[in-house]
Amino acid sequence: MNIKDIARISGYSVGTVSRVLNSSSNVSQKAHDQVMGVVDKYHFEPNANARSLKRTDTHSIAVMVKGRYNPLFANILEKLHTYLDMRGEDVYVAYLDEDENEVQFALRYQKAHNPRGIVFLGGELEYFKQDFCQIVCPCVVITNSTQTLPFTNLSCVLTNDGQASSDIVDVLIQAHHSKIAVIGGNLSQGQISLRRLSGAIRRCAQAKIPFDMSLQYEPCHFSMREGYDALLRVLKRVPQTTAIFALGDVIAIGVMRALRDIGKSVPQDISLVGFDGIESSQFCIPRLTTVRQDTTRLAERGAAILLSMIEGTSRGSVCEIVDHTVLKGETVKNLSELDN
Amino acid sequence: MNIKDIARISGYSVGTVSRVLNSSSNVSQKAHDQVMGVVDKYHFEPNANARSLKRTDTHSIAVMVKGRYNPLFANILEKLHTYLDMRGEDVYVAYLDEDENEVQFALRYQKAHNPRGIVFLGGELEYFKQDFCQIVCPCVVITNSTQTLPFTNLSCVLTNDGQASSDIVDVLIQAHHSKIAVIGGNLSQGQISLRRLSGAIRRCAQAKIPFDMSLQYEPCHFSMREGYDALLRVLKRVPQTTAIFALGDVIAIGVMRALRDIGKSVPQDISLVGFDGIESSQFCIPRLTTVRQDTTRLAERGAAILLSMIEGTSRGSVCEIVDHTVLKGETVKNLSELDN
DNA sequence: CTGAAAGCGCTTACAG
DNA sequence: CTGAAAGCGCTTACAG
Repeated sequence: MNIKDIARISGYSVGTVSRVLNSSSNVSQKAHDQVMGVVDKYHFEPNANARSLKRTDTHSIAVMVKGRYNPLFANILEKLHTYLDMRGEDVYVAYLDEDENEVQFALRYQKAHNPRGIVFLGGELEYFKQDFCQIVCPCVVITNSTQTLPFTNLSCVLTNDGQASSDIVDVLIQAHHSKIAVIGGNLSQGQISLRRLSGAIRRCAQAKIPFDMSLQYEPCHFSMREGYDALLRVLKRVPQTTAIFALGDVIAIGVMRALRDIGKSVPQDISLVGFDGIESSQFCIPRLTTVRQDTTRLAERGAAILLSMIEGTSRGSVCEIVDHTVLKGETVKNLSELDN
Repeated sequence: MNIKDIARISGYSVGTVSRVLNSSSNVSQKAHDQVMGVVDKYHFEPNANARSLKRTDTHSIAVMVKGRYNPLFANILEKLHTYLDMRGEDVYVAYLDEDENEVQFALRYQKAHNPRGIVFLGGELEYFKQDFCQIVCPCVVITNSTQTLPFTNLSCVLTNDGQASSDIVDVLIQAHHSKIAVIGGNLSQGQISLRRLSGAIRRCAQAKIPFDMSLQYEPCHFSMREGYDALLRVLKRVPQTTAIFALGDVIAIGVMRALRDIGKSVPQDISLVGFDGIESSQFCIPRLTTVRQDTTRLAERGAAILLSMIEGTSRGSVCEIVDHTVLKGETVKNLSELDN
């Protein structure tokens, strides 16, 4: 069943059928009704390959998701998907490993499929510097800043990671913690971890709290398992630690479990704060004190910016910051009795 | 840059370039080297739309994921993706809501994209009965049984939900629990919840433990939030409950948090078991006693069965069961002091 | 408003 | 082994 069959059955030419299907204005009501009758009767769907082969304006948007198990991205992705569906876009999702080169993947995808636009959930700036110049369609990075890059077809939406980290570390400092360890991420690549760590260090410095990177910082991937192991490593180095800042909630959950397994309780023995505000962080025991990224807004703005770039209504690239919120949970103990 | 450009630059015809690209046997080594030189130099990627428009054998496989936030499916999907990628298949993933009609969606997708095969992660048998007859390509359902359906192009891979439920409820019974509540799912549709509940009831009956559906069973969607609320409802009805079987781990995590919020501790006051064995279940505090579905195997077998159906090497549809494992956590208390 | 025709970028029998 | 040509199922100027 193809457009020719519909043409034959409805008594019109393929051109007219195509016009009806694409709701062109140059069709009579009669032709429209006649054709749609046949289309509905046979549940006809035009072949997407042929359609996008011909069309100059495809309606497909690709989303590159960096990290397969990231609940924050899963959450943003779902909302993004819903939003783009509503706007009539076809969405293609590609999942990449945390370390894979998303720009090269996008490049290959662009050549094979010629999408209207690309969304990157997470992004490694180094890769963008190397290869993004070859990407011609509008793109938006969600959760990382591309402001320092010179590309006019590249925008970004993100949380102010530095400020948010500073805010959550502030919760620890207000509770009189001064022996703070930071766990998670990878500073050699991936600016997000670096920005979060810097925010934490900056806040410490303001409070005149010393922070020795080589002792008090421990990198790891964003997973419970790795958070678990990293906690053990860092506590071996600095057993006097009274509080931990995990750069992601999944890491924090692993940390919490590790502390329990070595007989330390949260927050009585050690306080803990996370980052992201994923659902699990508010259901675990104790409830995690963390900073919530506004996934709804990140998704909405990401989609809106991309579509406006595609439609040419926005002038060049933008970089938008979305507000964050500190969620007070049950994982921070106030060390000063006076405050209680 | 298209195949014509490559032909012009390499000095061969488009036919030959196409043959090189598709590694046909009828090409000289010289032509191959010449053409590939140009292809590599310009990083040429053939247009996927044109290619699959022409090809009778597409290399795309569609995956319908039922429920956007399901960590079990996320886990299976990741492995499935990896496996299919290795086999050179293009994978398209569609996320549907828990209640959406996946068969109608697949039908539309089939007409527009003509995939080689379709994987359903989760599936509502009612929808299959209504519309699956219109689907012509090989399909496999993962985590639900389609054995009772008469379609030769439909296979399935699943855990024996009834047996697994019986096994996990057995853990409660061995610990001398007899006042058990079951939480989760929706019996009016979705056979999985029903099979799990039935397994639980069967095991109770064997042990001569009464089970009153209208009192001791409480439905809810598979989410922490809904598990949380469902626990409150069921405990209001049967406050004497000593143990809870949550039909999914995410529900169990919500239940655990709700119990904490009403001042009950797990397992001292109430014991709890789950189903699925997702990562969080082994990091939460206390660690959840649950039954683990073998996601690696479900993904591997699902992919293998689908591919063998596509290649015509398997005869008709199959229904495979994958083994499960009981994970002993810290959420079940033995009520009899004698056993300790 | 409608039809006939060209063409999107490929693949694949068909000759040679 | 290679080239010329037909055709996959659509869309869209071009006439009328």
